[in-house]
Amino acid sequence: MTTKDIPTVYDPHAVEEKWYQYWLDNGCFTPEIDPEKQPYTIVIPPPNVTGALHMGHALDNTIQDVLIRYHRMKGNPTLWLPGTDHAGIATQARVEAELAKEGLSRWDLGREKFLEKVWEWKHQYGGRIITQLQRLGASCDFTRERFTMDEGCSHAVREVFVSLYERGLIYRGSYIVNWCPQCHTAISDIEVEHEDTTGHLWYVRYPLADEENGYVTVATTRPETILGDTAVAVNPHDERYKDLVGKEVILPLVGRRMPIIADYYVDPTFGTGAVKITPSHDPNDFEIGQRHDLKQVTVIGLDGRMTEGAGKFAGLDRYECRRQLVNKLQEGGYLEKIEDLDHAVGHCSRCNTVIEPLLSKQWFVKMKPLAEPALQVVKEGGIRFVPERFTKIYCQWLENIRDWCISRQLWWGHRIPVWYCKDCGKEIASRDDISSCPKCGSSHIEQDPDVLDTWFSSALWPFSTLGWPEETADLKYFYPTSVLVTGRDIIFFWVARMIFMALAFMDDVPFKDVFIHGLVLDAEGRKMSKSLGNGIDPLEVIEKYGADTLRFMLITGSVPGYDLRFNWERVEATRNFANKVWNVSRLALLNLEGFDPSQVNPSDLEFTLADRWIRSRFSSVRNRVVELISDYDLGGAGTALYEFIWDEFCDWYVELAKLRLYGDDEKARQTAQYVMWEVLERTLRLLHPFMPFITEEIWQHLPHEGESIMNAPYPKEIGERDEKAEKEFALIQEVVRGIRNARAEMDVPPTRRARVIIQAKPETAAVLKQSSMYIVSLAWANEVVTGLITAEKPPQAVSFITNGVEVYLPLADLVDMDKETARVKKEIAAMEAEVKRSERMLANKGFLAKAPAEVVQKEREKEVGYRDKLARLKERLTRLQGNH
RNA sequence: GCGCACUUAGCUCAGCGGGAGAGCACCUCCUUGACGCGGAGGGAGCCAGAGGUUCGAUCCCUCUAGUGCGCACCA
Repeated sequence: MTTKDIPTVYDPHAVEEKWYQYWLDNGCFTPEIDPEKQPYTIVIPPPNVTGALHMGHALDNTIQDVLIRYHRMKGNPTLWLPGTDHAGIATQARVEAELAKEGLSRWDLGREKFLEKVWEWKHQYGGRIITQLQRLGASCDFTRERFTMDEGCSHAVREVFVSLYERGLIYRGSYIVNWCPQCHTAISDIEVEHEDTTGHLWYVRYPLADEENGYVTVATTRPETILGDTAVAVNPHDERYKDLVGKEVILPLVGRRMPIIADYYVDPTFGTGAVKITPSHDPNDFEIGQRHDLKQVTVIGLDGRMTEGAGKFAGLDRYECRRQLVNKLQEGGYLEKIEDLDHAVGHCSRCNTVIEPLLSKQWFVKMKPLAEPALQVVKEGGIRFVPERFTKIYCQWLENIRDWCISRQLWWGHRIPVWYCKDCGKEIASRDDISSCPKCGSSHIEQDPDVLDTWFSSALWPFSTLGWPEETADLKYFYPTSVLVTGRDIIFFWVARMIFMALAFMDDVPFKDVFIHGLVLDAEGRKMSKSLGNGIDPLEVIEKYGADTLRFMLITGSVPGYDLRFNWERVEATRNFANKVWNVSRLALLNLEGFDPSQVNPSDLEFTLADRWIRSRFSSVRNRVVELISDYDLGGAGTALYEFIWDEFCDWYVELAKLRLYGDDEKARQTAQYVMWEVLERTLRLLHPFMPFITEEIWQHLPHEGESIMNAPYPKEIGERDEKAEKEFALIQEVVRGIRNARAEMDVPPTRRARVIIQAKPETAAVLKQSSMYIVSLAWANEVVTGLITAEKPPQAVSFITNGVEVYLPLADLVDMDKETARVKKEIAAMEAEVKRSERMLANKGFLAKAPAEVVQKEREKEVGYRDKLARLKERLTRLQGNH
């Protein structure tokens, strides 16, 4: 493609595919280990293998890619390690759904066959999300891609499990767990979502045993659990029931005698102050049962149906049982009343089924000893949360943590490495598979059928992916990682667990910073979800607008830690920006033919005010961007670039450079070419981490050094900041804006060139005189006459006055003198208000005494300026009125 | 119930101790040799309410109201 053929509208499609393939083919994403340099490492939060890329992924991975590309250009050996998560429940459910279409269940296939199916499925679809990440431009090192169930990660899981077992931190026991009857497995506490629901509170009379007519009324939200009751409890201080403690009641419909016990757990102010106790189906009742040595009667089974323990209700669904039971209670005269009650009901976070707490034998991780150091390291600053407020959320969770239920009644996952000897009863946790009992030698052994919680393997991700437990070169060099980038919804699930596992096994933090971002919401501010159907597919946005646009829109729309709303207007605005970058580059390319920067010695060039200004502005924007990125304010950095490119480079610098680019002065032309190239090429490098594709495409067409912009060095400043140039140029901008404004208010069309008479103080006049061609060009003048402020004022003219400068546009025929008078009057009023405000401040003794000297000084200067401007305006008014 | 956020222009959101900002939308003008996915100009806000700290508060503190989100075993 020659520069002449560059289309006027940027088309991302071909460009993105081409450069991504180029980067892959050239191994651009794979770092070289250099012991002399400081590595920069991120391990990806592994997406679910079965998943498809959603907006949350798009944001999370764009942030990571910006950080990664930035540090890579900065010269750090940079590793972004990608991979996927086996997502036990989700993946298994997916494959089971496939089987169900053929009328089969996993039990029909058997464990081994079923697992083969899942692997098959994984091989077929597991790569999809990785491909989708590539569409986004993610510069992950795919040669190091990992999967939580690959050999290395599985090895790490085994090592950690057995090691924790040996340290006494993993145990097996019968406790109340959160059981999902739909997923048919136990889940951990954080996988339960509590939803506020209006339910009922049933008041049921339990007749006293051995007494005529006496009864105790209990209140329950789950009548079906009555069948499993083994006691009634009251508070020991509750006077109402004092005499009943120690007596017995008869369980309605069942006839079981059970004790009335006293326990401080009972809140006398709730319900009737008497609580039915079901040790097999409620965690608190379970504990009370332990304290009082109560019987456990299981009445609800793993399928959510009533068990044999439920007697004549056996086999009924739990809710059907509830209905029938309540009827029976009513018939028997046991039901006292029913009240509405708002309470929180636990639902499975995966399938939204109501969780059934039930007694079950499961594996647990003892949390207290692991949580302690994890709290410590964060409190001591070993790990920093950004934004800082998430530290508190993290700490509160760990401080109140309960043991972690890690066994899952699934087939897809890391199988628990524990064997039971059927002969001697020995329980063996082993790093390697075993075929005989080490105690009695029996080969009659059986491995635990359950698998581990997926998060167990995810918790090891930062080091298992780098080769642990082997002491690999990668692990040595890239660990600990630099930052973890993730959404705020996953702090407990993942962040906390990685931290305590790393401390327990690496004796070091897994990452130094945790950067938390918000969620991507829909335009109405709702969470995007499948059930609402309000999700927007990132790939659709990429198709329509390009990956750079999606990335930049997400980045500039996000503030660390806060949610952002997705709306198409912002996508379009960002697309327009991409197009702006494209077109200003197009202009540059059209004017750089035959230009070779290597043939130019900058010290031979004569830089104009505009040149010095834009170079200085570049430097300060460059420094600002670096500062913002190091604070993780990527949105701020993106916005700074947006404004610099559009407002300063395009709207001011390039417009002025055209004067020389299209002029006859060869030297001046070369200088303009040089500066335009210099600033554009460097700005593209600043922009590259945010918009990798378009910047690469343009950069390749511009004169440049190196193979790819992604490996080009991060730009340095262009010399020192030139405050004089910035100040002088600001004056030009003010004058130009003033002229444009005055013309617009007088409805003078741009085609109507006007004479501009500028009167100023000697120094200022000199600057303006030298830059008069800027005013000619930007303010549609045909002639600029610059004189001293003492000179005679033109009569019939539009005017404006700014600090020490008076500008007149003598447009006799176009000027409506009444309008002009009104304008001046309005300005006078405004200026009088300013003077008053300034005076008031400066008359305030407290202000003079306590405000910083420079603030006071600034205010004094302002006052002088205002007074001067006011005087001139009044003079102008007098003359206008005199002329009438 | 406890905790954490948020409330700024019509909309989406920045700013956060010294005179209110952006994008979109709106109004006026412009076929200027990169771009109409553009250019120039403009209107628009008691910065939720009430107190307090301060010379000075949109910004810090307290309370109130509304919204959102976490956490929580009240049967």
